[in-house]
Amino acid sequence: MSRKLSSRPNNRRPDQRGEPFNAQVPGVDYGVLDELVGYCLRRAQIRIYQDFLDALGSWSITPPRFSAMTLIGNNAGMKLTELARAMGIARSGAVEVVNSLEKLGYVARGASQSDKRAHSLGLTPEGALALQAVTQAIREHDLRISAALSQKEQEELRRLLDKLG
Amino acid sequence: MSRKLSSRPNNRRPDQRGEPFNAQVPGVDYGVLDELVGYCLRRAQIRIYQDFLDALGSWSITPPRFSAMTLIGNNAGMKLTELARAMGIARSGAVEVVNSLEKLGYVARGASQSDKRAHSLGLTPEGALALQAVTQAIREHDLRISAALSQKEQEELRRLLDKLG
DNA sequence: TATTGTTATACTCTATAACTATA
DNA sequence: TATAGTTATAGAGTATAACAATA
Repeated sequence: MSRKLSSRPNNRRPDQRGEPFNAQVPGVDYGVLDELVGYCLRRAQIRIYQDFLDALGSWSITPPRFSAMTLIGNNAGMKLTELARAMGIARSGAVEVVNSLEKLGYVARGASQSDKRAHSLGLTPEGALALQAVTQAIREHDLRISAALSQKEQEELRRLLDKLG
Repeated sequence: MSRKLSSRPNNRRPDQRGEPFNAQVPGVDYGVLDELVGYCLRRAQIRIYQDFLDALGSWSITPPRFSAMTLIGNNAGMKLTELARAMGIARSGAVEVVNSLEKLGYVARGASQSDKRAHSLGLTPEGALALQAVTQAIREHDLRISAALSQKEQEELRRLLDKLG
């Protein structure tokens, strides 16, 4: 993910070949991969992820971080374990995400009054503001990637994916 | 990913709560996530990935490794850079994958006669055998996850995903 | 006993940037 | 100059396993 803006530490010519990320290369035999639903998903993801980074890399926002912020914003006071479950990841992973969002100043761990062990997760004011802007950028990103499909096809795709997962 | 078969290094009771990975938890407000095509894809992937690991974790085979083996098997003699492009990853990433597959004894770097810089990638005999078995397991995995859809829906899903990516 | 958050540990994936041997 | 493979570096993501405090 790290997309440093670079610096030239020495006097050599930099080797900055852009490595193009095509999900499907002509002339290559993908064999069984072309038949697998799972790989079609993977292919779609490559393209989507690329566009996501191009749109949001400078925000230090990644897909899991966006998910976490959105969930916390819509379920104020939720516990870390609940966040982990909602995201489909392990608790230790949720700790990581929350740590990074806390470091960015977007999320705060509050105290839960009902359970001394638990935290009450919430967005900071800056976090709420950032989430607004980021959500806007994500919406545009999502429109961009789904532009290849008609409205009807988009709905059908969503329906099929929901049925799948 | 590492799913070690565990061992009990000390005399404490192990804390082996299974962390259930549900992509969508009732009672949680997913907000804008429910509207995004990208997140629907992510959700489907959570479930698919889980099943993939359950089916193939013991083989030390991961999705990228399977893709690489399949591509090398179907395009014998391909160069590392071609593999990277076909997979949609950076060359350095392809080096990693090939290293791990070489360590497993499944892939070998041969010499290219046309270009002294390049390698000619190929499956070892064991690699070819392993790929057969793994492919069978993957086919079953793919059938399992797509079982929720009718044949017609599967084709439609593939068509929509191809159009997307 | 079970759960909450946390830490330790490990591994995979991915990227950028540069280097080296060749082309 | 450009390409093929490689290495160095970095950071994210994810998992398992244990632990201390609390329920």
